[in-house]
Amino acid sequence: MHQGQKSELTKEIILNKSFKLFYENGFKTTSVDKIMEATKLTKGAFYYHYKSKKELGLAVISLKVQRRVHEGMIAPLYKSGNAVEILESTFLDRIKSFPLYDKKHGCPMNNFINEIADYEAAYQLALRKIIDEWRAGLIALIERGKAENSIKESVSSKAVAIYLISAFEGIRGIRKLYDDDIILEEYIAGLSNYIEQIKK
Amino acid sequence: MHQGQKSELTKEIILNKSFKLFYENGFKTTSVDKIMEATKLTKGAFYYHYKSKKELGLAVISLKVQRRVHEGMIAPLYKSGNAVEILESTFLDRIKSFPLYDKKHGCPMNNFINEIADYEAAYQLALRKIIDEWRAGLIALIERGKAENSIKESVSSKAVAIYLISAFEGIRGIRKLYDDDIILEEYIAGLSNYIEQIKK
DNA sequence: TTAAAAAAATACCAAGTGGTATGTTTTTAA
DNA sequence: TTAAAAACATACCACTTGGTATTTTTTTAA
Repeated sequence: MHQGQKSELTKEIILNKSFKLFYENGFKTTSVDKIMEATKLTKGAFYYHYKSKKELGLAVISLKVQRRVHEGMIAPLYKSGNAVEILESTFLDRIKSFPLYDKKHGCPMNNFINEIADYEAAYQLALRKIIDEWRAGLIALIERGKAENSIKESVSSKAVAIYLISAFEGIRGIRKLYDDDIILEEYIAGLSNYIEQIKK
Repeated sequence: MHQGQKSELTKEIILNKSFKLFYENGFKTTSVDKIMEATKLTKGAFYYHYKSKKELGLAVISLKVQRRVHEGMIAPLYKSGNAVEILESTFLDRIKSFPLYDKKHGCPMNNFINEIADYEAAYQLALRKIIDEWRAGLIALIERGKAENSIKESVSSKAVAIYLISAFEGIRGIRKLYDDDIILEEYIAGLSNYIEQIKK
């Protein structure tokens, strides 16, 4: 295998295993040893590719977590079509399609936020970028909805955007506490009513 | 000092310092050593009063976290008066009155939820009890609002209750990412509009 | 083919972890 | 006053942590 290719591949393997272990067990409690055990490589390989665990954490956030949120929650907002319908499908379809694994472990971004956002400024910044991008996408969509007459002009796009995000992230955490989907379905009902009410 | 009194006092000192350190630095990364350093006592004293760090964690959740949420968010729901006004004052007044310290470190309950809820069933249960109590209080208040004709009968109490809680917990995490209150004020606007819309 | 550079393995370190065993001091009840 | 029990201190343990120094293997370019 080519050198550059091999290097990139190894970095990606470490990145993927890290994301999985951070998601399942948290960032701080996942050691470099455990990660490298999962990759079937050794510590020497890790510190050849990453200069510290902190650098790895930042890479996981900006490359894995950001991508995941973007693909699942942000990119769909820019599709063509009725704004309200896009809002509904993005939020409702996604939350309904989560496998048990994702329900159990919550939102990777939210886990990071609540575990290490107040811990170091670098993590704070990397996570903030994701929220800012999401927020911007939602505001743009709501504005679009107003322009195309599917959303009330009286609503504040900024307020709705952050209220949608907050509730979504909140429920991803709360769902962890339960062994069934009852609480999730109540949230879905709440979300449906909320979207319904901003319609024109 | 009396024996029983002294014992209880020591347990409480450990409990208070633990809560503070868990809140500021997380549960897993706060060691028993650090806690006892803060209390000016030693490890021997800790393991005389608590059989493990896990037992301490559960005590902090049920005695400190639960009490805090109860006093700040649940007890006010049962006061007499207009249901909508109580909803507004409870949520809005509380979030507006948070000191910087609380904004920086988020919600103690939410931190616990996202750090260790999927880690052990005992923690999950202890935290679930808090959410269940909060949820029940909100549902009762909303039902009361319907009865006294201040809240629309068409809204689902369960759905509104969990949507309010989710958004509140969500924003407590997200606020950690920012150095100012802009995002918080947008949330407040969103919350105000949300409450406005369930009024009769 | 070969020397250099890249990639990965091995061995190690000081500091920190939850927890235990045992000792010392303080309080209690007689 | 005294012996026992409660409260706390001290010293230690095996294990894990992030990180480094050094060696071995693999790939590259000449």
